[in-house]
Amino acid sequence: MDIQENTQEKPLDFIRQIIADDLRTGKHTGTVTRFPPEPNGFLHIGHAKSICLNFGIALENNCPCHMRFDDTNPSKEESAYVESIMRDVKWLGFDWGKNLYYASDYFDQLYEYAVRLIQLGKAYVCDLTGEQIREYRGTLTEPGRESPYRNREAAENLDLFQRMRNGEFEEGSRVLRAKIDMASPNVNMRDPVIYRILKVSHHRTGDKWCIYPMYDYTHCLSDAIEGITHSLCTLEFEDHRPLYDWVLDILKTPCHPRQIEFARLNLTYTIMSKRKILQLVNGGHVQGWDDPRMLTISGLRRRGYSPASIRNFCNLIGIGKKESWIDMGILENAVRDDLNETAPRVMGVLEPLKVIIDNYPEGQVEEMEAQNHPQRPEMGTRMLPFAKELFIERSDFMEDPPKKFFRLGPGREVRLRYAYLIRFVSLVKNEATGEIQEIHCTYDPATKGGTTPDGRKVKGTIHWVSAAHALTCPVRLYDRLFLVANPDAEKDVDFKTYLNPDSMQILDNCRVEPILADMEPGTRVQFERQGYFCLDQIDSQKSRPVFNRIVTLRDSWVKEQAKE
RNA sequence: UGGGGCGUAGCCAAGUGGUAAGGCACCGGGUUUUGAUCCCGGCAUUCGCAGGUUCGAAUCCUUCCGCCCCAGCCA
Repeated sequence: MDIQENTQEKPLDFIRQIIADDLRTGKHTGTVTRFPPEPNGFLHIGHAKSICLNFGIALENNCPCHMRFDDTNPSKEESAYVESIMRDVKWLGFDWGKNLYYASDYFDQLYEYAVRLIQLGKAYVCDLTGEQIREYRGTLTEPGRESPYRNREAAENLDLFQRMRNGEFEEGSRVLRAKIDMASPNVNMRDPVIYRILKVSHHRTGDKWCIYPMYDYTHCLSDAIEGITHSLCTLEFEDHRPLYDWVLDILKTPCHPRQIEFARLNLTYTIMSKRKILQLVNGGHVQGWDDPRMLTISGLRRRGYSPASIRNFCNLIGIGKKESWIDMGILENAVRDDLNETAPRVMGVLEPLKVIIDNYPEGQVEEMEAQNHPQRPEMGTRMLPFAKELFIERSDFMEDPPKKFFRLGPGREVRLRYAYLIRFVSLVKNEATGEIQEIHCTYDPATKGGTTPDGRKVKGTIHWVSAAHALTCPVRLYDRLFLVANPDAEKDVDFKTYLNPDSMQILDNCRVEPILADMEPGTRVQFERQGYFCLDQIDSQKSRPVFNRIVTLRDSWVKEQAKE
């Protein structure tokens, strides 16, 4: 599959326009972008937007995109996350080649740069407590006050900073601050902390350091060290850009990347923050980070979303600065579009209702040829066993159907897909419950394969499986995790209030074609007339498949019913 | 009430002074052995509001309104 699909004729987004200009004017001869996750959690669909942007630009320009872990806070970060992030990015279809970096690789250089800052009189060691620093910072409307330690001599700062590094001071007792402007209307410029003492071992550097650089200081320098041309981040960093530029200007780095901010992804009927996702996992509301209802990359993968569908989705929604809410339907459509092209068709009965063909010979089995994809004959055909006892979908029969119901009912005839036309004869009910137990039909032997040699029309075609040959298996029907478009909308209502109690429905008496016994976990198929399903990669066993519903097919019948 | 951003259809989104692309949703119709797919048609006299400049404004200017972000030794 061409990973640059659909990127051609579209108008350029504002970032790609800037890049095109930079290339045209000769400011740059190529691009170097980067995806800089912090290894403190799992990637989700929002990260996919950034991944597709950064790696997409790289692909379009035949240039590198760096994978860089922003690992400057060892108290929150773990190598397990590093592994899962790399796996997810690869699964999405992107390749950073040799360009794997860690901000922690730059700790020595970052330290030297900090020393340089001190020598230039642009940084100082501050002994204020955290609380005092906050007080001195002022408020959004009032300027801050200068720290009493602000005017220490370079020599003293150098000595103190060295001793911070040596571990002579307690955590929290001192920090290194950039000396900028305590009266700046931008609070990020009011002498931001750039180094803090953290007596914690780091997942990569172990106990080599007990001081760690802060994001604002680290990120711009990491970008500069790597020769990044365009440093793309989300809107909330807009206010940090002056600091990004300040550090690089003061230090006169040979490379000064341009930071450009774009709006993060918001999707309806879900939540995107790491913190809230964590609450769902820890609170047992879902079954883990890879729960198929979650929009983590691992959840989407387990659900059965294809990488191409996620890339297409990211491509579709565009890049801009407007904070927008993308309808979940767009994501669902993106998988439908992809799977419609690629998924083989099979038949599966979710809620079986037994059908007995009265005039079909006892013990006879016929093989019916079925297409694996009606629009793509090159995908071949398969044989379906047909016999006297079948299962059809319970919802495909109605005792007293409305006129527009095109399926089976008293007096009606339907086509069994790829098999025969059958006509209703009678039904048997459970005396006690009133539930329909089985229905009896006759078939027309002249309609083998579902054809009508006499040219008669039947409105409905339904799916079926042979009772004796079908495989019984569980199917998990997933639905949206939340009942409302924006579970976060009200400040004083817990988002978990809006959890959809029916987001997962397990059916364990489903009947599917025997061919599915041999398919690999992870395989995606379309159950005709129902939706796209994926063999669960963890719970499926040989001859005992477990299916996850990825997404339903569009269904104009439910729409029709809703009109009443 | 400080600073930084953003307002084009129900939801996204092009548009960069020359008369509102496209997608989703929705509404019609056609094809169909999946009520799927596919195909055709409809869907903003108007771009947050009000003024101004101009032959001409979503695009330029001014005022106002609304929404988002920022006061971690998180990223």
